[in-house]
Amino acid sequence: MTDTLLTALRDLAEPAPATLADRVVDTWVRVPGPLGEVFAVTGARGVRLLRPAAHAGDLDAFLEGYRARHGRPVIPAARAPRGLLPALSGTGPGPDLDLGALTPFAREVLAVTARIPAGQTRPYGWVAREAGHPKAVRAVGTVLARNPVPLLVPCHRVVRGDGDVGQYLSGVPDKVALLEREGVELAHLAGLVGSDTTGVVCFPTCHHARRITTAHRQGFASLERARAAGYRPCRDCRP
DNA sequence: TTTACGGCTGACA
DNA sequence: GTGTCAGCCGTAA
Repeated sequence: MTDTLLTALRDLAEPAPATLADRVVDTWVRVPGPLGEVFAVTGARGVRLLRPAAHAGDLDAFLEGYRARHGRPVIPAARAPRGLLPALSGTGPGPDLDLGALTPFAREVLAVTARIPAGQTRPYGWVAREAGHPKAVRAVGTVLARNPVPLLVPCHRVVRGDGDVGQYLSGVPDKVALLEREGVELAHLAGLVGSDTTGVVCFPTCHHARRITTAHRQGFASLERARAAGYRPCRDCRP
C-alpha cells in the first residue's frame, strides 16, 4: 500500500524549474578587485553585497554578516555574475544590482553616485543636490558609509567640498589608491575651474576642465564667484 | 516616538 | 590659512 502510494506520488512530481534555486538561495564568489580580492553575493535580481576580502575578515564572517543582514542562505556560485569582473577591472559596464533592501533616499544617492565617471570626483553636497535633498549632506555620507556594493557604485569618487578626500568604507588609503588608479589629481579637488574663452566653469576633475590650457584657466572658490565673473556652469558636471 | 549618530558644510574667530 | 562649532537630515535602535 505504502509502496503504491509512494510510486503514485513520485509520478506526480515534476522537475524543479531551472530558476528555483535562484529564488531560494543567494550565491557568493571570491574574485579579483582593483585593490585585492573581493567577496560578492548575488541574488536573483543582481549583486546585493560586495566587500574587499581584506576588510571583510574571513569568508565565514562575511557570509554570516550577509545572512544576518538579509536572512537568506548563501552557497558558492559556479561562476561570477555577468559583468562583475569587467566592472572590477574597469573594462566594462557593471552587473545588475539588487538594492531593493535600501530606502528610496539611499537608492537615489547610490544612483547619482553611480553616474560619476571614472577619473572624476564630486562633493557630497553635489550628490545631495542631485538626489533631490540639497541639505541632506551628512545623510549622503551616512548612505555611502553603508554602501552595500562599493567599487560597483563608486562611492570613492565622492569627496569633501574643501578638497579633502574625506572618509571611506575600508579606510582613506584605499580611497586614495582607487582615485590615483583612475588618474585623479588629489591635490586639485577643491574649488572650480573655468575657461575664459568659453565662459564655462567645471569641477576640476571634469573632462572639460582638464582640456583648458593654462593660459585660459581661471580658478574659482565657488559657483557664486564664477557666476559673478560671468561664467556659467558646465552642463556635464553641473557644479 | 524619540534620540543619537555620522565618509559633511559653512561661518566665524 | 587653519581650527572649531553649530546646523543639517536620513537612519537605526
